[in-house]
Amino acid sequence: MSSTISVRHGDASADLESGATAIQALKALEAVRGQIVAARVDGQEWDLDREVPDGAQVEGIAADSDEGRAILRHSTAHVMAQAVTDLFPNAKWAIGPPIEDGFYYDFDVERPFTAEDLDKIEARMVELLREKQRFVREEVARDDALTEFADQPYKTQIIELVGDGTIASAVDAPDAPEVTDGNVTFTVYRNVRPDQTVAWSDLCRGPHVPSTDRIPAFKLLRSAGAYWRGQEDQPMLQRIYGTAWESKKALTKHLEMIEEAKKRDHRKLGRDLELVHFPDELGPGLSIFLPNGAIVRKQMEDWIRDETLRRGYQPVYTPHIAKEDLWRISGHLENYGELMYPGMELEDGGGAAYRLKPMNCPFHILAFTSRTRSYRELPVRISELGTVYRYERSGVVNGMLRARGFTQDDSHIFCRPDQVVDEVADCVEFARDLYRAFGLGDPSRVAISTRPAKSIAGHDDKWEAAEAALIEAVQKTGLEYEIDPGEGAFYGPKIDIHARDAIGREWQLTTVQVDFNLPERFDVTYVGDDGAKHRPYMVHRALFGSIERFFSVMVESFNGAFPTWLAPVQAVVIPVADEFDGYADEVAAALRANDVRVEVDVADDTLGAKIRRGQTSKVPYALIVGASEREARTVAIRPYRGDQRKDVPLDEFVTEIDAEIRERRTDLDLP
RNA sequence: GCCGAGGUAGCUCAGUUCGGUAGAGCGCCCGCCUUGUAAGCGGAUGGUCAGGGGUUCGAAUCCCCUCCUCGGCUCCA
Repeated sequence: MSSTISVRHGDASADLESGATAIQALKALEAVRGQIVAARVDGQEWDLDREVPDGAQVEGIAADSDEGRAILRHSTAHVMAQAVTDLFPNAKWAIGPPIEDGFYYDFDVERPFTAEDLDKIEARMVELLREKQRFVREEVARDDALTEFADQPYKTQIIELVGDGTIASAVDAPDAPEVTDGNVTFTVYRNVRPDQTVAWSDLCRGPHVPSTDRIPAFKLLRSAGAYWRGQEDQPMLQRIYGTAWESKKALTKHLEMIEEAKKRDHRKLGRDLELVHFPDELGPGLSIFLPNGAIVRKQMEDWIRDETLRRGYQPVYTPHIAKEDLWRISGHLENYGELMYPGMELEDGGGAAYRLKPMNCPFHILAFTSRTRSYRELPVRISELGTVYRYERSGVVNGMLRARGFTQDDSHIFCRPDQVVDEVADCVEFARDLYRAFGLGDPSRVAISTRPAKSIAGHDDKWEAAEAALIEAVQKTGLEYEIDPGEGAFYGPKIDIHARDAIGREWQLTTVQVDFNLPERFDVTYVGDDGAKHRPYMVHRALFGSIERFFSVMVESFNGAFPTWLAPVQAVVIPVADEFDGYADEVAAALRANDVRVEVDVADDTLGAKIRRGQTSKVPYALIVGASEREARTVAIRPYRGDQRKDVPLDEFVTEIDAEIRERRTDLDLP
């Protein structure tokens, strides 16, 4: 062992005494930039106080990077577990990984945590941060780990499961020990007080921040039940969610974002703006589009109907129910029976029960097979705004984002194998146009999901070909994409497209899926140029995904203030006194003549109150009219967004708003 | 389905600890005012306290069951 080592950072290098730590290396290399929480040594995440090997390439991990925050949050989770242990000595620890925007830790405790418990735990954590405990990494032998955590059954399980290879993925145990080339390195992190006593130890892969006072800002958010290892047959643990940030300012910003999201909740705005209604009388997961919401929905439906026609789709209409036999043929009863509403027994049905449809596919297949099809007419694109009903489990229903009754802009494309790439690429382009039209910008993420472990037998060659086709199709569109291995449906691979809303949240909307299963089950064929029957490819696609869901995303993204072309009421005319009601009606009539949705506010209220009403109901334009406006046939415009304008000729405003609506402008300056 | 928290007027919520005649603000409706850019004044209406059962002289309040909502877990063809 040499007495000096050499370390590098990019092209720079430095010599250090053997045993030097990552932070010493970074300092020697003058590579410390801003606040750093850990290092990257030869590509691997590394504790700052851990020795670096000779010849190592060393970089700092910034506290305000995604990677740095994850480390910070992971460390905060440890501090939380220590605090929980202090307050609940019998608590057993499961896992405590960082997640997007925060962290959690699961505990097995005698009773669930209360809100007061969280306050106490948080207060205890603050004390622990002040203690400046160091995080000290120690490699331990498997048997020593088992001995040390003998009274921690979940840790013991992790050690055993990792040992026999059961836990391999981050999903199973995000902070499980590292496995390299089949060799497991078990590491324990000890929280050491300044007086060198050990406050707490946890089995953990690391790395961590150097000490607890390096956690600048955190907050515990909520507790909830969670199954051990995410499996329903495993014990229910109590999970505490928290968040941690590189600065108080960043934490405050995050908490404000959470508040903002709450304010924008489509269930709240849906009620306030009278868009939608969820009456108890209907049952869970079922909703009513009120007149205001129905206008927005109609714009969505009109757009998609026009565009599908333009792009060569053939609209069909199909019933909401069908005999159980249909669902037996399709395999839905067998595979998804639990997610279907129970059958309707009919007195004169000859024993046949009927079922509400959970999907439109079988109907579209029957539309296709209504006569013999030639290869010449492919691709055939059957399309429908199809309302489906799924008996979702009671705990998962959420407003219009996860409903039991919803409408898909559903299409099934039957095509030849050589047409799949073009068809799928067109679907992706179509989705992109749709997001643009409705103000959501470009897709934020395109994910291609490949064959899962549990998939239909055979078809190996088809899977390969279809996965390749999906990738080629997305490449054709020029969009970036990622592969989600094993996340495909059992009957075929799929593409999921996500969009980002105005406050940065990502939503899965569009899905494009290849289906090998149903064409077989229904024996779907076309006649090829050889006169023989061939099996077509079937592509299932829903661009909005669900109308209700997309609608909700728009409500939340626009904060209820829709672009003018979508707004339920596009302009409200406000007379300053009732002697100007007549002119107000004239203004409204001029707008109505151009198909503008306009109302006149003739209530016995002051001007201020009427303007306030216009603003709170988020109408794009308030038009104030009084003596001078009547005289000059103008309006004073107070837009929901932007600056006020006075003495605008009525004709000019009509032309402006008409153009804005016709062009479906969405280039709003969103707040 | 599982864990937890909830359900009082159209909305937001108080009242529940410790059982004793169901409240406020906003909205809606009606009047007065005749208004110049985010809340004028007055009045009226509005509740099977989620539903059912129990304890009690008496239940929004205590107990049990059911339904529904919310936050998570699981699930999302």
